[in-house]
Amino acid sequence: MNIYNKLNKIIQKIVKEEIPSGADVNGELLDRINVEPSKDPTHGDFSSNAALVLSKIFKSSPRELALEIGTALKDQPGIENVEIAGPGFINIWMTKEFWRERLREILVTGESYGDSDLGNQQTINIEFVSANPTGPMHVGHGRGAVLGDAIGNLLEKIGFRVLREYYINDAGAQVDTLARSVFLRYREALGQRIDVIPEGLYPGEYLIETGRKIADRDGEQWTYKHESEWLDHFKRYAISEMMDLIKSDLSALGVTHEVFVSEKALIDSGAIETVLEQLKARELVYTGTLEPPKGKVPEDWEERPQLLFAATKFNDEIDRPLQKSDGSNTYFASDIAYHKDKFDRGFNRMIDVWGADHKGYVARMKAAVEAVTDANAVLEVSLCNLVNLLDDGEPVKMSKRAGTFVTLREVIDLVGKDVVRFMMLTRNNEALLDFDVSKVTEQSKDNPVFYVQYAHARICSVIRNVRAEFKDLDVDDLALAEADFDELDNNSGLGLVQLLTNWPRIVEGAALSREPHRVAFYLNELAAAFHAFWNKGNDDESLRFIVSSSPKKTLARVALARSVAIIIESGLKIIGVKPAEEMR
RNA sequence: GGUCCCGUAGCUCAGCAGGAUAGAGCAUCAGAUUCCUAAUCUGAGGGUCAGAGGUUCGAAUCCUCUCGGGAUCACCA
Repeated sequence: MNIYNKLNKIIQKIVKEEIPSGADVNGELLDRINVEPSKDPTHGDFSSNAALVLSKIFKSSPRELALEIGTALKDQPGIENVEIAGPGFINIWMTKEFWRERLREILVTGESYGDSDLGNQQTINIEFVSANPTGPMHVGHGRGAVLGDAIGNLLEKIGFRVLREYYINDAGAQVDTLARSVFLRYREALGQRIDVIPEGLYPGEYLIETGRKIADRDGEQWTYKHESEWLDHFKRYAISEMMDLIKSDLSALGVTHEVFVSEKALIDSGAIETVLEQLKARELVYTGTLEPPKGKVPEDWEERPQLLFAATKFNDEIDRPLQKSDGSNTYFASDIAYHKDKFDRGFNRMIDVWGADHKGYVARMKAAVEAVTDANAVLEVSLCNLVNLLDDGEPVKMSKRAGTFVTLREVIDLVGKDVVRFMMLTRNNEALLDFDVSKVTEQSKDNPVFYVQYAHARICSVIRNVRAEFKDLDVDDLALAEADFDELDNNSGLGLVQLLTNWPRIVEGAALSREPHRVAFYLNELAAAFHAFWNKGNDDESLRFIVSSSPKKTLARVALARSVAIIIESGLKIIGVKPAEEMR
């Protein structure tokens, strides 16, 4: 349990047991009590709103109640002083020994500092990327990949068992298009003239190789046959090639999915029919006619009876179609079967990461999951907005038609996987992201990746130098934890520890809200605080980490530096970036 | 037109499930550096949190309306 929760519990215990009131202090009220780090140092290390929340029910003034709580708090171990301020805030100062103990805790706990058991080892399925197997990943897919992976990392850190999953859309019309596009490249490889790629087919050059492979292997045999004879063959081969391509893109980004689920396999198994039958039996699927959309009606709108899912029974706006005009199943129908499949595989918590343009799809999918699992599973959807790729402020032209769109792979090759991963998480995932490939390769503080890495590298450098200067000093984490922290006070960086103890709180908040960008922002803040402290050593030599005359002081300060490094490593691990040991 | 999202410093954005005097980076201006890495640091100016009501001890945050911007809107994936 982190220190905020601990203090909160102590306060709750005080109001329940030590302050006579006769009031009924219920859970909802207690939930509103918080303990947070004070923004202003004159407000102590922590502050709590307990008295403000409870004064009404205690029938006393907030300040009076705060005073009572504060008096009881003063007797608690680790608390140096308590003051009442403003309308009734309880401001708490902790003892130096308390902070030194936190430092020890970080060094001993290492990277698992900030872990918690909120998830209780429950399993959770996170499905992300799921890019169509029709070509290489583009930058937008990359954002979804990083987001999903980082959310997974966060959830693991708070005690969930996470399964990363990829849904292969290998059944729709787009894979027919893929097969036809490859067929063209196949003929091209055989020396036939193909001229321009017809409208509607994929023009990308990445298909040339796939076509040639088939030509090399099978020769001309397919050219004499009707499409109905070669289509399946080309589809299978092309999809497998494209998935290899995508998997290699993902691996270049450091993303690994444990499970790949094929839509086609799901359909072939009859899963859609099964799930529709089940829903029909519960009268959640029926044949009906939808009203035309409100407002502007599409020109090709035609009113007709079709198979519908009763999404309105689960808070959606309208009932949703399950069949196309040609009678085949909609994507929604197979998605229902797919999510039912997830449930049948034992997941009652699912997160899907989708592009923001699918926002209109969220309500119906949640409705479907509720229906199909009888409300025994919960689906959450994290939406991921577009990436604007820039080069020195100028938009990079992307044209899917010309086949010249910029691939994720190209960007990774240009700026490196770590930069891509970090930059993707510097914005709230629902906001548009500008990604300037020239700015992020700059080695300056304009570049947040560099800034954080530089802090870590500096710390590594200090430790290297200490090893060189004090040859028989043990500077492993556990040894550092035994250092004499009496040497550390507020003047010599103990304040950094306070920022470090925010870490578990950041992890928890980021994980519960599925917002990994909070980790990136925190790391920036931590790096800034570290750089600032480091630079004090420039003005005042006595504040440097290495004190040649005193191994004892050096050890204590290196312990502090190392604890910063531990948190940076821990944060970068969530983002999926390797900490730099030195800058080059 | 329906639904949803957004509007915070000149620019790009944070703002932690309602807390105290709204923050950071860039840009601007003024400074520092015999240094464990000068790829850094310190300071200053800059705000009607789009606007108007409401909820309450307390609102950038929650509710309603208005204005402005965006996404999306049977059947595609």
